Amino acid sequence: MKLATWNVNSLKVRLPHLLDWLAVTQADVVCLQETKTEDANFPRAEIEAAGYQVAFAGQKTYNGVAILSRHALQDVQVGIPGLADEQKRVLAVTVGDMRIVDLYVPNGQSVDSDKYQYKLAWLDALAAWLKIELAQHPELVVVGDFNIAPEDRDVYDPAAWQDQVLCSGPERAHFRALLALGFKDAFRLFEQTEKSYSWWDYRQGAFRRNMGLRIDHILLSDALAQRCTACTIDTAPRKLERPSDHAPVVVELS
DNA sequence: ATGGCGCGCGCAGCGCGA
Repeated sequence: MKLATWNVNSLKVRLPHLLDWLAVTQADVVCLQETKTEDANFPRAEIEAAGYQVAFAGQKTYNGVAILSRHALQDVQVGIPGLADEQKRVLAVTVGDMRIVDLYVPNGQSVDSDKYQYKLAWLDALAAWLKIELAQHPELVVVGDFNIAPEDRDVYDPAAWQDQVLCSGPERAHFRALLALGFKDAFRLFEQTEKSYSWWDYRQGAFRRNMGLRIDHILLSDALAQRCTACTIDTAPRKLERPSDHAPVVVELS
């Protein structure tokens, strides 16, 4: 069982990359963020032709999430229950016995902005909801673009990013609070090469210079963590022409 | 040096991302 998360930064632009990548990796489940595609324009036929069922919740210009699955996909839910939020950032589905939550966490812009306060409040609501989900679904996986680099080793230049958005103490505390609910950061279950990142700015040749952050994550409930045999970041799509600025993160479960 | 790149929208140049 192979499960992946990828912020594609426009599904319309990245569809050829996605289809090529699906053919190579043969992932069972793929969670997408930043589709930036209204539901009426979602490329359902192309994705179904590749062998995937699909659920999606999109909007114009911003945000948008989708989940692709080679297996039956059930109990689709959009958004965090009880949280009034027009932004399409959350999608949950069930595949077999596994509950899958796909997140596009708010960016926050900067620590002194209203968007940062929105991000922290959003993360509070997320944690309250995931606590309930975990009680109902022991096999729970939470993936996506968290827009948080959990530790300094997830940042190419920790001094420059200290207390900046994506790396600030309150954001990292919220990330740890999510783990404390009963999740493991799948990437850290394994020995990894140093300076492993999932996002690189388009500017300044950041990818070539590996000036990145690890902000895309896969959180596994303890029951799933025991079955996890690998977690990798696939940088191959980031090397293509017109890439997403994010790379896919992949886990394998026995 | 506060932009630099890429995207959507929409047809010029701006907001946004991270």
